[in-house]
Amino acid sequence: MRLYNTMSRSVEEFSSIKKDSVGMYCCGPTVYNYAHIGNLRTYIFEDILKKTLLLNGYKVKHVMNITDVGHLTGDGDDGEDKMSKSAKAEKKSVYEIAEFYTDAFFKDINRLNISKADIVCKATDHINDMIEVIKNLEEKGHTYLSGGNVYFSIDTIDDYGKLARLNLDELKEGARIEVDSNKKNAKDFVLWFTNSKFKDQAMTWPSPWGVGYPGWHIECTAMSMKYLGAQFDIHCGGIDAIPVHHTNEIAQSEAATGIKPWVKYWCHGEFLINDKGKMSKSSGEFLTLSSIIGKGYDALDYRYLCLSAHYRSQLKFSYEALDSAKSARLSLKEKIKALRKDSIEAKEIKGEKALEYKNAFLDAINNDLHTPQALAVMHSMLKDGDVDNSEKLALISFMDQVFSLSLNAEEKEETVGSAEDLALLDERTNAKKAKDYKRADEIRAILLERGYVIKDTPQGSYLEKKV
RNA sequence: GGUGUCGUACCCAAGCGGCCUAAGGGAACGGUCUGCAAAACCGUCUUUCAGCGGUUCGAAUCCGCUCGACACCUCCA
Repeated sequence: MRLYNTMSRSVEEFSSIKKDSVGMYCCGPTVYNYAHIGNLRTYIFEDILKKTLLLNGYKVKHVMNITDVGHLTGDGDDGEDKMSKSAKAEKKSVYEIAEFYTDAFFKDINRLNISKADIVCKATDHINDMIEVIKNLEEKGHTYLSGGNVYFSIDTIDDYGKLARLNLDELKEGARIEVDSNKKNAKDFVLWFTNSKFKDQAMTWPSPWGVGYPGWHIECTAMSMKYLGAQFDIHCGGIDAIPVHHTNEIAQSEAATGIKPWVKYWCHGEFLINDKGKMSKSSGEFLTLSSIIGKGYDALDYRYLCLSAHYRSQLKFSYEALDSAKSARLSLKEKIKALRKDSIEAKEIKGEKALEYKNAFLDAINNDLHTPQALAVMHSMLKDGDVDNSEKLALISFMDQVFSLSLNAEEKEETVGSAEDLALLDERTNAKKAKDYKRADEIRAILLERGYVIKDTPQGSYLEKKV
Protein backbone atom coordinates (compact mmCIF):
# COMPACT_ATOMS: atom_id res chain seq x y z
CA MET A 1 0.00 0.00 0.00
CA ARG A 2 0.98 3.57 -0.59
CA LEU A 3 0.82 6.30 2.00
CA TYR A 4 1.54 10.00 2.02
CA ASN A 5 4.34 10.88 4.39
CA THR A 6 4.36 14.44 5.61
CA MET A 7 8.09 14.15 6.26
CA SER A 8 8.87 13.62 2.58
CA ARG A 9 5.81 15.44 1.29
CA SER A 10 5.15 12.58 -1.05
CA VAL A 11 3.24 9.35 -1.39
CA GLU A 12 5.53 6.47 -0.49
CA GLU A 13 5.28 2.71 -0.70
CA PHE A 14 4.57 1.59 2.83
CA SER A 15 6.83 -0.91 4.49
CA SER A 16 6.87 -1.64 8.17
CA ILE A 17 9.94 -1.73 10.36
CA LYS A 18 9.08 -5.19 11.60
CA LYS A 19 7.68 -7.55 9.04
CA ASP A 20 3.91 -7.96 9.28
CA SER A 21 3.36 -5.68 12.25
CA VAL A 22 2.87 -1.97 12.54
CA GLY A 23 3.20 0.38 15.48
CA MET A 24 0.91 3.35 15.20
CA TYR A 25 0.56 6.28 17.55
CA CYS A 26 -2.28 8.77 17.26
CA CYS A 27 -2.54 12.00 19.17
CA GLY A 28 -5.69 11.77 21.23
CA PRO A 29 -8.01 14.36 22.70
CA THR A 30 -7.46 16.90 25.43
CA VAL A 31 -10.41 16.10 27.60
CA TYR A 32 -11.62 19.41 28.86
CA ASN A 33 -14.61 19.63 26.54
CA TYR A 34 -16.57 17.61 24.03
CA ALA A 35 -14.86 16.70 20.80
CA HIS A 36 -16.34 18.59 17.90
CA ILE A 37 -17.02 16.95 14.57
CA GLY A 38 -13.86 18.43 13.11
CA ASN A 39 -11.76 16.66 15.74
CA LEU A 40 -13.66 13.51 14.99
CA ARG A 41 -12.80 13.69 11.30
CA THR A 42 -9.18 13.02 12.19
CA TYR A 43 -10.06 9.96 14.23
CA ILE A 44 -12.13 8.67 11.34
CA PHE A 45 -9.14 9.03 9.03
CA GLU A 46 -6.92 7.21 11.52
CA ASP A 47 -9.49 4.46 11.78
CA ILE A 48 -9.51 4.05 8.00
CA LEU A 49 -5.73 3.87 8.04
CA LYS A 50 -5.70 1.26 10.77
CA LYS A 51 -8.34 -0.87 9.07
CA THR A 52 -6.58 -0.64 5.74
CA LEU A 53 -3.40 -1.89 7.37
CA LEU A 54 -5.34 -4.76 8.91
CA LEU A 55 -6.92 -5.57 5.55
CA ASN A 56 -3.44 -5.77 4.11
CA GLY A 57 -2.55 -8.39 6.65
CA TYR A 58 -0.59 -6.33 9.14
CA LYS A 59 -0.92 -6.74 12.85
CA VAL A 60 -1.45 -3.25 14.21
CA LYS A 61 -0.54 -1.99 17.63
CA HIS A 62 -2.49 1.22 17.94
CA VAL A 63 -1.71 3.57 20.80
CA MET A 64 -3.58 6.72 21.66
CA ASN A 65 -3.06 9.17 24.47
CA ILE A 66 -5.60 11.02 26.53
CA THR A 67 -4.35 14.42 27.50
CA ASP A 68 -5.85 14.93 30.90
CA VAL A 69 -3.29 17.39 32.13
CA GLY A 70 -3.94 20.97 31.22
CA HIS A 71 -2.57 22.92 28.35
CA LEU A 72 -2.70 26.64 28.01
CA THR A 73 -5.80 28.37 26.84
CA GLY A 74 -5.81 30.59 23.82
CA ASP A 75 -4.59 33.65 25.65
CA GLY A 76 -0.95 32.82 25.40
CA ASP A 77 1.17 32.47 28.47
CA ASP A 78 -1.20 34.38 30.67
CA GLY A 79 -4.00 31.94 30.08
CA GLU A 80 -5.63 29.61 32.46
CA ASP A 81 -5.13 25.93 32.46
CA LYS A 82 -7.83 24.47 30.24
CA MET A 83 -8.66 21.69 32.60
CA SER A 84 -8.87 24.08 35.55
CA LYS A 85 -10.96 26.49 33.58
CA SER A 86 -13.50 23.84 32.68
CA ALA A 87 -13.45 22.49 36.19
CA LYS A 88 -14.16 25.89 37.61
CA ALA A 89 -16.90 26.56 35.12
CA GLU A 90 -18.57 23.26 35.89
CA LYS A 91 -17.75 23.20 39.60
CA LYS A 92 -16.04 19.85 39.39
CA SER A 93 -12.55 18.65 40.12
CA VAL A 94 -10.15 18.47 37.21
CA TYR A 95 -10.14 14.71 37.47
CA GLU A 96 -13.91 14.57 37.27
CA ILE A 97 -13.82 16.80 34.22
CA ALA A 98 -11.25 14.59 32.57
CA GLU A 99 -13.19 11.46 33.29
CA PHE A 100 -16.45 12.93 32.09
CA TYR A 101 -15.08 14.11 28.76
CA THR A 102 -13.03 10.98 28.26
CA ASP A 103 -16.23 8.95 28.51
CA ALA A 104 -17.98 11.33 26.17
CA PHE A 105 -15.14 10.96 23.70
CA PHE A 106 -15.28 7.20 23.66
CA LYS A 107 -19.01 7.30 23.29
CA ASP A 108 -18.60 9.43 20.17
CA ILE A 109 -15.87 7.21 18.80
CA ASN A 110 -18.06 4.21 19.32
CA ARG A 111 -21.03 5.74 17.56
CA LEU A 112 -18.79 6.46 14.60
CA ASN A 113 -17.69 2.82 14.40
CA ILE A 114 -14.14 3.85 15.14
CA SER A 115 -12.33 0.99 16.75
CA LYS A 116 -10.73 1.85 20.04
CA ALA A 117 -6.96 1.97 20.23
CA ASP A 118 -5.30 -1.16 21.58
CA ILE A 119 -3.64 0.93 24.21
CA VAL A 120 -5.23 4.09 25.53
CA CYS A 121 -2.90 5.91 27.86
CA LYS A 122 -3.56 8.84 30.11
CA ALA A 123 -0.95 11.51 30.54
CA THR A 124 -1.50 11.66 34.29
CA ASP A 125 -0.65 7.97 34.60
CA HIS A 126 2.72 8.51 32.93
CA ILE A 127 4.25 11.46 34.71
CA ASN A 128 7.21 9.34 35.79
CA ASP A 129 7.87 8.20 32.25
CA MET A 130 7.95 11.83 31.20
CA ILE A 131 10.31 12.74 34.01
CA GLU A 132 12.64 9.95 32.91
CA VAL A 133 12.74 11.33 29.37
CA ILE A 134 13.45 14.83 30.64
CA LYS A 135 16.23 13.51 32.89
CA ASN A 136 17.69 11.74 29.91
CA LEU A 137 17.57 14.94 27.87
CA GLU A 138 19.16 16.84 30.72
CA GLU A 139 22.03 14.37 30.93
CA LYS A 140 22.64 14.76 27.24
CA GLY A 141 22.77 18.50 27.52
CA HIS A 142 19.64 19.41 25.62
CA THR A 143 17.97 21.33 28.41
CA TYR A 144 18.41 24.40 30.55
CA LEU A 145 16.73 25.79 33.59
CA SER A 146 15.32 29.26 33.42
CA GLY A 147 12.73 31.07 35.45
CA GLY A 148 11.98 27.88 37.31
CA ASN A 149 11.16 25.85 34.22
CA VAL A 150 13.06 23.24 32.28
CA TYR A 151 13.39 24.14 28.61
CA PHE A 152 14.43 22.15 25.61
CA SER A 153 17.12 24.00 23.70
CA ILE A 154 16.55 23.60 19.99
CA ASP A 155 20.02 24.93 19.26
CA THR A 156 21.46 21.69 20.63
CA ILE A 157 20.16 19.80 17.60
CA ASP A 158 20.82 20.51 13.97
CA ASP A 159 17.59 19.54 12.28
CA TYR A 160 14.90 21.27 14.27
CA GLY A 161 11.75 21.87 12.27
CA LYS A 162 12.44 19.29 9.57
CA LEU A 163 8.90 17.94 9.58
CA ALA A 164 7.28 21.31 9.12
CA ARG A 165 10.16 22.53 6.95
CA LEU A 166 10.32 25.55 9.16
CA ASN A 167 12.54 28.29 7.98
CA LEU A 168 13.63 29.51 11.36
CA ASP A 169 14.91 32.83 10.11
CA GLU A 170 11.64 33.75 8.53
CA LEU A 171 9.22 32.91 11.25
CA LYS A 172 7.94 35.99 12.90
CA GLU A 173 8.61 35.47 16.55
CA GLY A 174 5.79 36.46 18.76
CA ALA A 175 3.57 37.25 15.83
CA ARG A 176 0.62 36.18 17.85
CA ILE A 177 1.88 35.79 21.38
CA GLU A 178 4.42 37.49 23.52
CA VAL A 179 7.81 35.79 23.61
CA ASP A 180 8.68 34.12 26.90
CA SER A 181 11.72 36.08 28.06
CA ASN A 182 13.11 33.03 29.87
CA LYS A 183 13.78 31.33 26.57
CA LYS A 184 17.17 31.42 24.93
CA ASN A 185 15.60 30.82 21.57
CA ALA A 186 12.01 31.76 20.93
CA LYS A 187 11.38 28.29 19.54
CA ASP A 188 12.58 26.56 22.70
CA PHE A 189 9.79 24.89 24.60
CA VAL A 190 9.06 23.85 28.14
CA LEU A 191 9.61 20.29 29.27
CA TRP A 192 8.69 20.81 32.90
CA PHE A 193 7.00 23.70 34.64
CA THR A 194 7.59 24.47 38.27
CA ASN A 195 6.79 28.10 37.90
CA SER A 196 3.18 27.89 36.92
CA LYS A 197 1.62 30.76 35.12
CA PHE A 198 -1.67 29.72 36.53
CA LYS A 199 -2.69 30.84 39.94
CA ASP A 200 -4.47 27.68 40.92
CA GLN A 201 -2.71 24.96 39.03
CA ALA A 202 -4.65 21.94 40.18
CA MET A 203 -2.43 19.14 38.99
CA THR A 204 1.13 19.02 40.19
CA TRP A 205 3.67 16.31 40.77
CA PRO A 206 7.08 16.18 42.45
CA SER A 207 10.09 16.08 40.15
CA PRO A 208 13.87 16.57 40.32
CA TRP A 209 13.25 20.19 39.34
CA GLY A 210 10.57 20.84 41.89
CA VAL A 211 6.85 20.40 42.15
CA GLY A 212 5.16 21.13 38.90
CA TYR A 213 3.72 19.62 35.80
CA PRO A 214 4.91 18.49 32.37
CA GLY A 215 5.20 20.58 29.24
CA TRP A 216 2.87 20.20 26.33
CA HIS A 217 4.74 17.78 24.11
CA ILE A 218 6.59 15.44 26.38
CA GLU A 219 3.65 13.14 27.04
CA CYS A 220 3.46 11.89 23.46
CA THR A 221 7.18 11.24 23.38
CA ALA A 222 7.18 9.38 26.67
CA MET A 223 4.10 7.29 26.07
CA SER A 224 4.64 6.43 22.42
CA MET A 225 8.13 5.16 23.12
CA LYS A 226 7.02 3.30 26.21
CA TYR A 227 4.50 1.28 24.24
CA LEU A 228 5.97 1.22 20.74
CA GLY A 229 9.69 1.41 21.29
CA ALA A 230 12.33 3.96 20.43
CA GLN A 231 11.39 3.78 16.78
CA PHE A 232 8.03 3.02 15.26
CA ASP A 233 6.11 3.09 12.01
CA ILE A 234 3.33 5.62 11.98
CA HIS A 235 2.47 8.74 13.91
CA CYS A 236 -0.84 10.43 13.14
CA GLY A 237 -2.57 13.60 14.07
CA GLY A 238 -4.30 16.64 12.74
CA ILE A 239 -2.50 18.84 10.29
CA ASP A 240 -2.21 21.58 12.88
CA ALA A 241 0.12 19.43 14.95
CA ILE A 242 2.87 19.62 12.34
CA PRO A 243 4.59 22.93 13.06
CA VAL A 244 4.67 22.85 16.84
CA HIS A 245 3.55 19.70 18.55
CA HIS A 246 5.02 17.11 16.22
CA THR A 247 8.03 19.25 15.49
CA ASN A 248 8.81 19.40 19.19
CA GLU A 249 8.06 15.73 19.71
CA ILE A 250 10.61 14.84 17.07
CA ALA A 251 13.19 17.18 18.53
CA GLN A 252 12.98 15.79 22.04
CA SER A 253 12.50 12.15 21.02
CA GLU A 254 15.44 11.97 18.66
CA ALA A 255 17.58 13.94 21.08
CA ALA A 256 16.67 11.51 23.86
CA THR A 257 17.37 8.28 21.98
CA GLY A 258 19.82 9.37 19.34
CA ILE A 259 17.89 7.18 16.92
CA LYS A 260 16.73 8.72 13.66
CA PRO A 261 14.20 8.70 12.33
CA TRP A 262 12.11 8.33 15.42
CA VAL A 263 9.00 7.77 13.32
CA LYS A 264 8.99 6.40 9.79
CA TYR A 265 5.69 7.77 8.46
CA TRP A 266 3.95 10.94 9.55
CA CYS A 267 0.31 11.06 8.54
CA HIS A 268 -1.91 14.05 9.00
CA GLY A 269 -5.59 14.64 8.49
CA GLU A 270 -6.87 17.88 7.03
CA PHE A 271 -9.48 20.07 8.62
CA LEU A 272 -13.18 20.13 8.37
CA ILE A 273 -14.14 23.68 7.59
CA ASN A 274 -17.34 25.62 7.36
CA ASP A 275 -18.07 28.94 5.76
CA LYS A 276 -16.30 30.68 8.59
CA GLY A 277 -13.20 28.53 8.44
CA LYS A 278 -12.16 25.72 10.72
CA MET A 279 -14.07 24.74 13.79
CA SER A 280 -12.15 25.10 16.95
CA LYS A 281 -12.67 24.71 20.61
CA SER A 282 -10.99 27.95 21.46
CA SER A 283 -13.03 30.07 19.11
CA GLY A 284 -16.22 29.16 20.82
CA GLU A 285 -18.88 27.66 18.61
CA PHE A 286 -18.52 24.12 17.43
CA LEU A 287 -20.69 21.22 16.46
CA THR A 288 -20.59 18.04 18.46
CA LEU A 289 -21.65 14.63 17.30
CA SER A 290 -24.50 14.73 19.77
CA SER A 291 -25.76 17.97 18.34
CA ILE A 292 -26.02 16.58 14.84
CA ILE A 293 -27.59 13.40 16.14
CA GLY A 294 -30.07 15.64 17.91
CA LYS A 295 -30.92 17.09 14.54
CA GLY A 296 -31.92 13.69 13.25
CA TYR A 297 -28.71 12.46 11.66
CA ASP A 298 -26.98 9.21 12.38
CA ALA A 299 -23.34 9.34 13.46
CA LEU A 300 -22.58 7.17 10.44
CA ASP A 301 -24.01 9.80 8.10
CA TYR A 302 -21.15 11.95 9.27
CA ARG A 303 -18.71 9.11 8.80
CA TYR A 304 -19.97 8.70 5.24
CA LEU A 305 -19.53 12.40 4.63
CA CYS A 306 -15.92 12.16 5.77
CA LEU A 307 -15.26 9.17 3.54
CA SER A 308 -16.62 10.99 0.52
CA ALA A 309 -13.65 13.35 0.64
CA HIS A 310 -9.95 12.51 0.71
CA TYR A 311 -8.42 12.84 4.18
CA ARG A 312 -5.75 15.23 2.95
CA SER A 313 -8.10 17.81 1.56
CA GLN A 314 -10.26 20.20 3.46
CA LEU A 315 -13.88 19.21 3.64
CA LYS A 316 -16.57 21.85 3.54
CA PHE A 317 -19.19 21.07 6.09
CA SER A 318 -22.78 22.12 5.57
CA TYR A 319 -26.08 20.57 6.43
CA GLU A 320 -26.72 20.23 2.73
CA ALA A 321 -23.59 18.10 2.45
CA LEU A 322 -24.61 16.09 5.49
CA ASP A 323 -28.08 15.57 4.03
CA SER A 324 -26.46 14.28 0.90
CA ALA A 325 -24.35 11.84 2.88
CA LYS A 326 -27.38 10.70 4.82
CA SER A 327 -29.40 10.03 1.66
CA ALA A 328 -26.51 8.22 0.06
CA ARG A 329 -25.96 6.00 3.05
CA LEU A 330 -29.62 5.24 3.50
CA SER A 331 -30.10 4.37 -0.13
CA LEU A 332 -27.07 2.13 0.06
CA LYS A 333 -28.52 0.33 3.04
CA GLU A 334 -31.83 0.06 1.22
CA LYS A 335 -30.23 -1.64 -1.75
CA ILE A 336 -28.28 -3.99 0.44
CA LYS A 337 -31.36 -4.85 2.40
CA ALA A 338 -33.11 -5.69 -0.85
CA LEU A 339 -30.25 -8.02 -1.71
CA ARG A 340 -30.62 -9.72 1.63
CA LYS A 341 -34.38 -9.95 1.26
CA ASP A 342 -33.84 -12.50 -1.46
CA SER A 343 -32.45 -14.56 1.42
CA ILE A 344 -29.11 -14.75 -0.22
CA GLU A 345 -26.13 -15.66 1.86
CA ALA A 346 -22.92 -13.82 1.29
CA LYS A 347 -20.59 -16.20 -0.45
CA GLU A 348 -17.05 -16.20 -1.62
CA ILE A 349 -15.90 -13.61 -4.08
CA LYS A 350 -14.96 -15.70 -7.10
CA GLY A 351 -16.61 -14.32 -10.20
CA GLU A 352 -14.35 -12.53 -12.63
CA LYS A 353 -16.37 -9.35 -12.48
CA ALA A 354 -16.65 -9.48 -8.70
CA LEU A 355 -12.91 -9.92 -8.35
CA GLU A 356 -12.39 -6.90 -10.59
CA TYR A 357 -14.42 -4.82 -8.17
CA LYS A 358 -12.57 -6.23 -5.22
CA ASN A 359 -9.28 -5.28 -6.79
CA ALA A 360 -10.52 -1.86 -7.82
CA PHE A 361 -11.52 -1.28 -4.23
CA LEU A 362 -8.14 -2.42 -2.94
CA ASP A 363 -6.36 -0.26 -5.47
CA ALA A 364 -8.31 2.76 -4.30
CA ILE A 365 -7.94 2.22 -0.59
CA ASN A 366 -4.31 1.18 -0.82
CA ASN A 367 -3.54 4.27 -2.81
CA ASP A 368 -3.16 6.64 0.12
CA LEU A 369 -6.59 5.75 1.49
CA HIS A 370 -8.54 6.99 -1.47
CA THR A 371 -11.96 6.54 0.13
CA PRO A 372 -13.90 8.65 -2.41
CA GLN A 373 -12.81 6.35 -5.20
CA ALA A 374 -13.39 3.28 -3.08
CA LEU A 375 -16.93 4.45 -2.44
CA ALA A 376 -17.42 5.01 -6.16
CA VAL A 377 -16.30 1.43 -6.79
CA MET A 378 -18.86 0.21 -4.33
CA HIS A 379 -21.65 2.17 -5.98
CA SER A 380 -20.78 0.92 -9.45
CA MET A 381 -20.51 -2.62 -8.19
CA LEU A 382 -24.00 -2.52 -6.72
CA LYS A 383 -25.39 -1.30 -10.01
CA ASP A 384 -23.61 -3.89 -12.11
CA GLY A 385 -25.92 -6.62 -13.36
CA ASP A 386 -22.98 -8.88 -14.15
CA VAL A 387 -22.21 -9.46 -10.49
CA ASP A 388 -24.58 -11.83 -8.79
CA ASN A 389 -26.36 -10.76 -5.67
CA SER A 390 -24.64 -13.07 -3.24
CA GLU A 391 -21.28 -11.86 -4.43
CA LYS A 392 -22.46 -8.30 -4.04
CA LEU A 393 -23.21 -9.01 -0.41
CA ALA A 394 -19.83 -10.61 0.07
CA LEU A 395 -18.15 -7.61 -1.52
CA ILE A 396 -20.10 -5.22 0.67
CA SER A 397 -18.96 -7.06 3.76
CA PHE A 398 -15.41 -7.03 2.51
CA MET A 399 -15.41 -3.31 1.80
CA ASP A 400 -17.22 -2.44 4.96
CA GLN A 401 -14.30 -3.81 6.95
CA VAL A 402 -12.72 -0.49 6.08
CA PHE A 403 -15.71 1.78 5.54
CA SER A 404 -17.39 0.63 8.75
CA LEU A 405 -20.72 2.09 7.77
CA SER A 406 -22.67 -0.87 9.14
CA LEU A 407 -23.92 -1.44 5.62
CA ASN A 408 -24.59 -5.12 5.92
CA ALA A 409 -25.69 -5.07 9.52
CA GLU A 410 -28.39 -7.61 10.17
CA GLU A 411 -30.99 -5.44 11.75
CA LYS A 412 -33.90 -6.73 13.65
CA GLU A 413 -36.29 -5.99 10.87
CA GLU A 414 -39.85 -7.20 10.36
CA THR A 415 -41.06 -6.08 13.75
CA VAL A 416 -41.26 -2.43 12.85
CA GLY A 417 -44.50 -1.00 14.20
CA SER A 418 -46.77 -1.96 17.08
CA ALA A 419 -49.43 -4.66 16.82
CA GLU A 420 -51.96 -1.93 16.22
CA ASP A 421 -49.87 -0.43 13.42
CA LEU A 422 -49.47 -3.82 11.82
CA ALA A 423 -53.20 -4.43 12.04
CA LEU A 424 -53.70 -1.18 10.16
CA LEU A 425 -51.20 -2.29 7.58
CA ASP A 426 -53.17 -5.51 7.13
CA GLU A 427 -56.37 -3.59 6.82
CA ARG A 428 -54.80 -1.46 4.12
CA THR A 429 -53.69 -4.53 2.21
CA ASN A 430 -57.22 -5.86 2.32
CA ALA A 431 -58.66 -2.51 1.34
CA LYS A 432 -56.33 -2.46 -1.62
CA LYS A 433 -57.44 -5.92 -2.63
CA ALA A 434 -61.03 -4.71 -2.42
CA LYS A 435 -60.01 -1.69 -4.47
CA ASP A 436 -61.08 0.57 -1.62
CA TYR A 437 -58.25 2.99 -2.35
CA LYS A 438 -59.79 5.74 -0.31
CA ARG A 439 -59.47 3.72 2.89
CA ALA A 440 -56.05 2.44 1.85
CA ASP A 441 -54.76 5.98 1.42
CA GLU A 442 -56.31 7.03 4.71
CA ILE A 443 -54.41 4.32 6.48
CA ARG A 444 -51.22 5.27 4.72
CA ALA A 445 -51.68 8.81 5.98
CA ILE A 446 -52.34 7.64 9.52
CA LEU A 447 -49.25 5.46 9.57
CA LEU A 448 -47.18 8.25 8.11
CA GLU A 449 -48.32 10.46 10.92
CA ARG A 450 -47.21 7.81 13.37
CA GLY A 451 -43.81 7.90 11.76
CA TYR A 452 -43.95 4.97 9.36
CA VAL A 453 -43.52 4.73 5.64
CA ILE A 454 -45.14 1.85 3.82
CA LYS A 455 -43.00 -0.12 1.42
CA ASP A 456 -44.88 -2.23 -1.10
CA THR A 457 -43.10 -5.16 -2.65
CA PRO A 458 -44.26 -8.12 -4.74
CA GLN A 459 -43.90 -10.17 -1.56
CA GLY A 460 -46.16 -7.87 0.44
CA SER A 461 -46.02 -4.63 2.37
CA TYR A 462 -43.98 -3.68 5.38
CA LEU A 463 -43.37 -0.65 7.53
CA GLU A 464 -40.28 1.41 7.88
CA LYS A 465 -39.44 4.17 10.28
CA LYS A 466 -39.71 7.50 8.58
CA VAL A 467 -36.36 9.24 8.34
C1' G B 1 4.81 40.59 8.09
C1' G B 2 6.42 35.46 6.72
C1' U B 3 5.05 30.45 4.91
C1' G B 4 1.79 27.10 2.75
C1' U B 5 -2.78 25.01 0.65
C1' C B 6 -6.90 25.57 -2.28
C1' G B 7 -10.83 27.59 -5.90
C1' U B 8 -14.08 21.54 -10.43
C1' A B 9 -20.91 21.93 -13.02
C1' C B 10 -27.21 23.47 -8.14
C1' C B 11 -24.46 21.11 -3.42
C1' C B 12 -20.41 17.68 -1.45
C1' A B 13 -16.36 15.67 -4.04
C1' A B 14 -12.54 12.63 -7.29
C1' G B 15 -9.28 13.73 -11.22
C1' C B 16 -3.18 16.64 -11.17
C1' G B 17 -0.35 16.90 -19.25
C1' G B 18 -3.49 12.91 -23.93
C1' C B 19 -8.12 6.86 -22.09
C1' C B 20 -11.58 14.01 -19.60
C1' U B 21 -16.47 16.08 -25.13
C1' A B 22 -14.60 15.68 -15.94
C1' A B 23 -15.43 9.58 -11.41
C1' G B 24 -18.98 8.91 -7.50
C1' G B 25 -22.82 10.68 -4.35
C1' G B 26 -26.85 14.13 -3.26
C1' A B 27 -30.64 17.50 -4.86
C1' A B 28 -33.87 18.66 -9.00
C1' C B 29 -36.57 17.21 -13.34
C1' G B 30 -38.50 13.38 -16.89
C1' G B 31 -39.68 8.10 -17.69
C1' U B 32 -40.59 2.72 -16.12
C1' C B 33 -43.05 0.22 -12.15
C1' U B 34 -47.50 1.28 -8.94
C1' G B 35 -54.78 1.92 -8.21
C1' C B 36 -52.02 6.49 -6.76
C1' A B 37 -47.64 7.06 -3.94
C1' A B 38 -43.02 5.46 -1.46
C1' A B 39 -38.86 2.36 -2.70
C1' A B 40 -36.31 0.51 -6.84
C1' C B 41 -34.74 0.97 -11.92
C1' C B 42 -33.57 4.04 -16.51
C1' G B 43 -32.52 8.93 -18.37
C1' U B 44 -31.44 14.42 -18.18
C1' C B 45 -28.89 18.22 -15.47
C1' U B 46 -22.03 18.39 -19.05
C1' U B 47 -18.50 21.32 -24.45
C1' U B 48 -17.23 22.90 -18.76
C1' C B 49 -12.92 22.97 -14.47
C1' A B 50 -12.44 31.27 -10.44
C1' G B 51 -10.71 35.12 -14.37
C1' C B 52 -7.04 36.64 -17.88
C1' G B 53 -2.61 35.55 -20.46
C1' G B 54 1.36 31.97 -21.64
C1' U B 55 4.01 27.02 -22.54
C1' U B 56 2.62 22.59 -25.47
C1' C B 57 0.84 18.83 -31.21
C1' G B 58 -2.37 18.53 -26.75
C1' A B 59 -4.09 21.69 -20.10
C1' A B 60 -9.06 21.13 -15.24
C1' U B 61 -4.02 19.32 -14.84
C1' C B 62 2.44 23.12 -16.10
C1' C B 63 3.99 28.71 -15.75
C1' G B 64 2.69 34.05 -14.76
C1' C B 65 -0.64 37.69 -13.12
C1' U B 66 -5.46 39.07 -10.97
C1' C B 67 -9.53 37.99 -7.79
C1' G B 68 -11.38 34.94 -3.82
C1' A B 69 -11.16 31.22 0.30
C1' C B 70 -8.53 28.72 4.05
C1' A B 71 -4.53 27.27 7.16
C1' C B 72 0.13 27.72 9.95
C1' C B 73 3.90 31.01 12.47
C1' U B 74 -0.08 30.67 20.41
C1' C B 75 -3.27 25.96 22.36
C1' C B 76 -6.05 23.62 18.56
C1' A B 77 -7.87 17.62 14.90
